[in-house]
Amino acid sequence: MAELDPEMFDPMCPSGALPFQIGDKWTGMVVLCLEHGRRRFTEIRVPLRGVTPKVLTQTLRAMERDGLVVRTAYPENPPRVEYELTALGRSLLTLIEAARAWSRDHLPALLAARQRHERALDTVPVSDPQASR
Amino acid sequence: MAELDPEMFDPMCPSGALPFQIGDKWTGMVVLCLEHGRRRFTEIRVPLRGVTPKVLTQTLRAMERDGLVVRTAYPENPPRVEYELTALGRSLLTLIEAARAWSRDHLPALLAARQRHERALDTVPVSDPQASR
DNA sequence: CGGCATCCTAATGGATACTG
DNA sequence: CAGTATCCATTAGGATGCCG
Repeated sequence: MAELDPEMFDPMCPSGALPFQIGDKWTGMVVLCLEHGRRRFTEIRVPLRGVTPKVLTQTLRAMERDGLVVRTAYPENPPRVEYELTALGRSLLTLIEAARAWSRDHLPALLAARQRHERALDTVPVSDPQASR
Repeated sequence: MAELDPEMFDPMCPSGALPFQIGDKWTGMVVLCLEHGRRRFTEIRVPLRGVTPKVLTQTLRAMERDGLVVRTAYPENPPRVEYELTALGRSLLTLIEAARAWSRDHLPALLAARQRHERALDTVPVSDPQASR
């Protein structure tokens, strides 16, 4: 199984503009990280640049509680923990694919609408003295 | 066009447990409210029991900005405003349908996993002196 | 390595009251 | 009717530091 690509999730990708979300902020990305097999805690952290261990732990614990992943801790030193998608967790992949399909087809239109809206505001700056804030 | 059913969104429905969300808390419900035609502000408020005008306005403004709805204000007194889905907004319906299909097929398993987890915690109360907090 | 404890900030959402 | 204005509670998420 290949290593996870650190560039797997482009921070410049306007996914923050998506009008939908899988679980909390990181759940969808975790599912994709585990798509091709079990991964260690630190391994998952790589593509999720900047996520703190606390937040990743929260995410994984919630996913474990909901039966989306299974957590396996090996009694070694240093410790080793692996996470793996359950069948239920894998079922989210179809939903993620649906979201990706929507994005391919419609996200450009949404972003264009948003820009039109911003430009419309710029054309009446005199009405809003705080516009340059 | 029939009136919106005030019971359209059952508050007892465990949709809060869904591992995905359309837009912010209310966006998905607004889309469904507008599915069969244009609606007035107050009309939309009915099935969204408890939503304050401020929050609904925020939601609708964001949807308008993203090109999901169009807002039409009639210069009457008392004022009348109608909201209608755009083609882009209607495209979200397919996504909502995908989410519903997932829920039908997998949400019971998620809820069961969650309950198992809670019961597992109850079986080791002695290990947590704060358990009854 | 894989966490947990503590503290902190920003943003979301809500309550209430008022207005053109 | 369809909002706006103000204030407030909650929460998600993050920064930092320590530990087995």
